[in-house]
Amino acid sequence: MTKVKQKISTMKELSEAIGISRPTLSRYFQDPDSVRASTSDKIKERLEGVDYVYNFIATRQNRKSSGLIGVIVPHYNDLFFTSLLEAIESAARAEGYTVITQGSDGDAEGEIQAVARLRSMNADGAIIAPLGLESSNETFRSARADFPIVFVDSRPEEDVPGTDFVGTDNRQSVSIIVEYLDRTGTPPIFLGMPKLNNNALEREAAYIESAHRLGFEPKFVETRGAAESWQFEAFGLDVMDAHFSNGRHMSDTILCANDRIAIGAIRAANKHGLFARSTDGHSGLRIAGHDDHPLSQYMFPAVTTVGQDIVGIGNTSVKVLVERILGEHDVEKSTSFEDSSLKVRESA
Amino acid sequence: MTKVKQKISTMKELSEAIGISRPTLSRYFQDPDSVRASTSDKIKERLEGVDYVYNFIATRQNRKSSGLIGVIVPHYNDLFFTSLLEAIESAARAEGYTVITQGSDGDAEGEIQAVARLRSMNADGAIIAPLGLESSNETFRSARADFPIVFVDSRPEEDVPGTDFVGTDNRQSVSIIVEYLDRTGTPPIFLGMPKLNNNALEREAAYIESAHRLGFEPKFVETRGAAESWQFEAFGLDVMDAHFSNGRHMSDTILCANDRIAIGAIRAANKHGLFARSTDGHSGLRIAGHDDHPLSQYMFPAVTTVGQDIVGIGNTSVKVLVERILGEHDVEKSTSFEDSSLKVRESA
DNA sequence: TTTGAATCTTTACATGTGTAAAACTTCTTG
DNA sequence: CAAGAAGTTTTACACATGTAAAGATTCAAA
Repeated sequence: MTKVKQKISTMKELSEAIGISRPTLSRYFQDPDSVRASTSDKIKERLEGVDYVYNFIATRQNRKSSGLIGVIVPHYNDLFFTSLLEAIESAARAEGYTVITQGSDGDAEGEIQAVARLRSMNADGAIIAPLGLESSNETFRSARADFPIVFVDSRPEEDVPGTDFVGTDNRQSVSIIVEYLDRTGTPPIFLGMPKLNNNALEREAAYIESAHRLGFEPKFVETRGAAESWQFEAFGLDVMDAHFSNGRHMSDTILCANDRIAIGAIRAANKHGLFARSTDGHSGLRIAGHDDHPLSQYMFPAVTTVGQDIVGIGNTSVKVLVERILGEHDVEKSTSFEDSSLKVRESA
Repeated sequence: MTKVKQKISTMKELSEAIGISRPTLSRYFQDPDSVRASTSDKIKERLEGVDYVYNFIATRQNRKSSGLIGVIVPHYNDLFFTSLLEAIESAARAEGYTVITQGSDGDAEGEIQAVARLRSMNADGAIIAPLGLESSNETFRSARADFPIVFVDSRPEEDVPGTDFVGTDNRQSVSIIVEYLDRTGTPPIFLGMPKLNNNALEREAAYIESAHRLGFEPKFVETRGAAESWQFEAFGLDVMDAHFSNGRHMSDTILCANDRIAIGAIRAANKHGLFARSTDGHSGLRIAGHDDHPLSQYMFPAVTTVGQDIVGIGNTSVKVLVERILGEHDVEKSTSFEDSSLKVRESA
């Protein structure tokens, strides 16, 4: 039988109900070890008999630190971001922080509002996967005065003073896969992603640089006419379907700016029977991606890609942010690159 | 040039800085139309010149309503849940509520903590995709005294008094696809999902019921030995890979309890060349899913499935919850089933 | 048992905003 | 222009908790 516990809504009531003074209770809830062990035990035991949850809002209003870390991602509908989010949540929890997640809805206005919400909630700091549009920069700069900011995954095109960055070095990761593709077959042509954040620019630049270093001419898949939205799979499918329908790129090596685009491109290739044919007579088509999306390994063919260390990025971003919050961090801006690694599978 | 605005942190300071009394400002921030139009314009204009964000925490402490809706999902790493989440956020925003999302980490302890966090934040209500484990029921019951609760997607096995449900009627959706499969080929055998929430039980029961109605013997794919985790794709792949390796189910029709499992199963089939073969000589293998996962259409073969109306579920859940919050809802418990529809693609 | 240290209780004030009441100002209407 | 209505300012208290200070109690060691 679950017996009905007495419902208690304020600490003052609690204090009267279990016979412990309110200041002592306050200290107990902040840190059970800050009171005598016998008192701590007594409180813990008596707490069993009542139904009380402390008021988070009143709590945070008075503490100098709210214990809140805000996370802003463009969209939830992207397993890359959700993986990152879970990694951040878990790291933050381990450090004793509560995570508040906000979606920026992929546009500048949403990003500005998300930051405002974090500010209004007295967040201790923010981890932001930014869009990198110029319009948000003033918002970041102004918010930076209220709390430290760590950018993850991509960073604003224009520098925001006092902010840190944790993510992948696109020059390194892209060069890894370009080198692999060049070494094992025809050099890749590049299928860029919609210009929705700075990674789009960085990866394209990294591809060009790698091509020059390896001595082949950088080439690009024509994407004019395709919708520039966050629906990357649809983008990859539309672009490549149009090309394959016109007989183009049938036997190329295509490097996609991310796995979600590669998933769409592979679907297009399958639709045109290009991979199926390769088992018989090797059509020669190869498609590679970037990020190691959680479902990439389930595609057919499984996506060859470069994997980012998402857990590492999550952990490091929390670590850097917490150091900033506690003021232990050097004033200097820090940029942490986590290693990425080649995942050779079937598609290239 | 972005000129530096004066940073203001309390409403009292603001009041002095722009020459409007604090109570009037307070009313303005709650509803700009609650003050005279000329005053509203004046405030709006002067606000441009300063950098002020109201303190959400202090705000919500005093309003009878916090304006917060809590959403609890088992995991973020599932595009079904994230789609639902985006639908809920968008509907909630339209109603003027702010959404706080909490992950329950797929276990009872996480679920209990998530509910406690919502309670401590004075949430006005909660939308929960529950695990359905018995251990959480007392928590739900107790929280129900603080705010209304709407369950989405699945519901606790045991009824929680006073709570509503919005989701798909598994009996309807499963019967749609079972009928389709039975009509167009050999009757399906069922590959169940790990028993992590109540949908697992409901869908299995719905399959059995449909089989009896259609007059065939329900059969099940043996899943013993596979890990019962939230990594459904891995589960589907492991289970079916083992079966195919032993020459079983090579030409069956397999209905998976959800699309993520189907994605894994299809990968296993592709690994064994079962679909490729079908272009030549029709191996006869068919695999279908449930939910219409956002990436299902990109698989090869694309997953035949039943689609849930996720946006409808999101909208309705918010609508029902808001009605409860405002007390406009009948005391009677409501159960809303959103329609689901067959998506015939390539895999079956 | 004494004594000093550690802890607890009591009391009182702080946080930033909501909100009510009374006095004052501005607007509208005739 | 007067009178009433509507809105604003001033003042003061409320919310639930943090936190400091002073006094009371408990504990540990001598």
